[in-house]
Amino acid sequence: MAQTGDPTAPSTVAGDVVRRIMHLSGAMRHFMDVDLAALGLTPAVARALRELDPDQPLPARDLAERLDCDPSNVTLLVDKLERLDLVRRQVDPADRRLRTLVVTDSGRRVRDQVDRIMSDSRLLDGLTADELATLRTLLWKVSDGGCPTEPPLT
Amino acid sequence: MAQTGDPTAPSTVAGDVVRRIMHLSGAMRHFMDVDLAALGLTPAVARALRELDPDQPLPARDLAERLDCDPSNVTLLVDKLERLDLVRRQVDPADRRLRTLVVTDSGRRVRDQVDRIMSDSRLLDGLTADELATLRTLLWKVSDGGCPTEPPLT
DNA sequence: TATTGTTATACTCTATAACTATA
DNA sequence: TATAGTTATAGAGTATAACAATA
Repeated sequence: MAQTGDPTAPSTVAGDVVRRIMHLSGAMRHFMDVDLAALGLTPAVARALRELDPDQPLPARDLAERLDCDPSNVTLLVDKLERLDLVRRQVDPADRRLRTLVVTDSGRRVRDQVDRIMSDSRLLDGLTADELATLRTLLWKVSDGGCPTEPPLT
Repeated sequence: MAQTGDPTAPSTVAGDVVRRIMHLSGAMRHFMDVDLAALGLTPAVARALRELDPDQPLPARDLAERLDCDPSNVTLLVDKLERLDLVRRQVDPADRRLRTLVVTDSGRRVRDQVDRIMSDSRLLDGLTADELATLRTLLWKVSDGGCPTEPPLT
């Protein structure tokens, strides 16, 4: 249920890879959280802003889906984004139940910064361009399609 | 500060790798959390149990260091582990300020399960043995030494 | 006086359930 | 009656500050 291969073996290659990925992602998250905090954003608020499309206002419900969380959670996150003047709620005239989320001008600027912070690759600086490309290809093979970026070019 | 290369570029190979690693680790964590919950453990409590050495009781302070968190947090986590009968607090006779954390017999068994769950590699099943080995080598190059397992063999 | 651990408290993140407004 | 969003509430996770016991 939890491991490929002999369950009495203390370590497998796959298990080691899993542990390293979890470790590496934790270290990446640490750097991200520090930089986001310097921007005055908590991690959850930053992620919410990042999932919004500045060029196509989104109903709150769709944001909940993108964040894979409960709509009541989105209410609180958008409360904070609105207090920071990064997002405005706007009633949809076509269906007055819907509240579309509009990214403000300052929201656009902050969102760009969030995007850069959440792609921070300083921990990969030790890899050559070739190694980076190989890593990307391997990760692409593992990806379940939920990752929105394009397939590897090299 | 946040990205290698041209900051106006919408995407870099390194940035893409970072995003995929964060995405993959999130999916892995999701599976782990489900399996840990089936064991009756929250993620933080499971991580605390995992950091304990069943063969060498550890002062609470050292566990805080391993978890990179405040000692007050360890108090609460160990409260829960003790209530589950997985860990016992024991006063160190040599220095009565120290509370060493002893893993119980049932704690040992649960800890083994936690270890397996937190090495769950089902998401890597699509990779060949060669690809897995390559991935491991690349992750080893990136690791900062904080990961306790041995270097790649292949 | 310094250190270990605990308590009290607070903030973030998230979910469930009950509610309101709209369809 | 069904859906979108909000409110109230609760629990997990974590931190800071004040405190007790021990060194």
